Amino acid sequence: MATNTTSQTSTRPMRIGEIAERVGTDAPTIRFYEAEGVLPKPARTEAGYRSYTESDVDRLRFVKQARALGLSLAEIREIGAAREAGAPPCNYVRSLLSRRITDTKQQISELKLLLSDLEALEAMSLSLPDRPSLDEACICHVIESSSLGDPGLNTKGNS
Amino acid sequence: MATNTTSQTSTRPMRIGEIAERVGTDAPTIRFYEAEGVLPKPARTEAGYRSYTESDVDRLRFVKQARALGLSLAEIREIGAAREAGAPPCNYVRSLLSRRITDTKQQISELKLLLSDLEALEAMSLSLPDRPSLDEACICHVIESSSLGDPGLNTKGNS
DNA sequence: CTTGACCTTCAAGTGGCTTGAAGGTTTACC
DNA sequence: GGTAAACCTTCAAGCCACTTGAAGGTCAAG
Repeated sequence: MATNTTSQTSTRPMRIGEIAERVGTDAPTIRFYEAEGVLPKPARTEAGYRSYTESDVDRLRFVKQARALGLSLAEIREIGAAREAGAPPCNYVRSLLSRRITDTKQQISELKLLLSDLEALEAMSLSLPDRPSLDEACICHVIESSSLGDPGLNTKGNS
Repeated sequence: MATNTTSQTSTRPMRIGEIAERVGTDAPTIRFYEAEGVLPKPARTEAGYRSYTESDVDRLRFVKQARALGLSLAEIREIGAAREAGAPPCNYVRSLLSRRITDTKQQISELKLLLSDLEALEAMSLSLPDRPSLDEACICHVIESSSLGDPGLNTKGNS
């Protein structure tokens, strides 16, 4: 005996719910990734259930972490395709990383600008009465007075 | 004489392209806002063209700036509806502002964490050869080794 | 009287899932 | 052995805030 309690090379297959829970995602997302070509089509049981192995766990974990790093599904698909074609996509991945770093820094500084705008507006809004005068002016006018919508600062990019 | 070169109360009407350019957006977006109930339906010319006034400019500017502050179309629609119903939505707007401030701070700190992860990965990726050994390990394995996908840290929220 | 710039509507596409309907399979329990 | 719960399957549509495209109407200039 002493079969496989420790080093488990035997790749016991599992169904979609189990791999989902192990990696920390859910079944619909995995099916979606497969349909999008981000994950390869897995084996099936006789009844038609998807059947995953340990290496699928690694692959799915990779996808999950790449998403958490901000890579798009298209980019992740590219990496996977290159890897399957035998070419290690290291330079591609390096360029993605460096672009993500640039973008993330940009996002952070945009959000900091936004935050200071929001805080200035909040301060104003707290110092204003609900009905400042006889005409309809109210906090909405404070929003109109913010410096955001006017020039520069593309409106895209703060989700 | 001295009609209206300065104080222009006469509200000269304009078409969708002109208001779009004045506010800094485009015609399809304005039509979309109207269809979503975020902007009121404007007057029409005999030929069926939308016809906007100066007060529509203010309203559109308000919508644009509210969007730039991160308010959703549903929230902006609410504000507009309340205003039309005669109730100044100041408290609602104040609560939206304070929630946006909280959310934005959260986003910033998440992005900072992400950035330090990305920078650590980049450093590693630059110190690694393209093919580290005989097996297929490459930079992708660096991505797998990042601390992101595992526990905690919900995957939602970094667009 | 034609060209081109504007306008109209409706439909579909984007990204990354999420949710729902309608059904098949497997497992646990009595 | 029966049945109910907990899985799984597919396909379709919904979410958000637009964006793009097709097919056509209107209007001013040359």
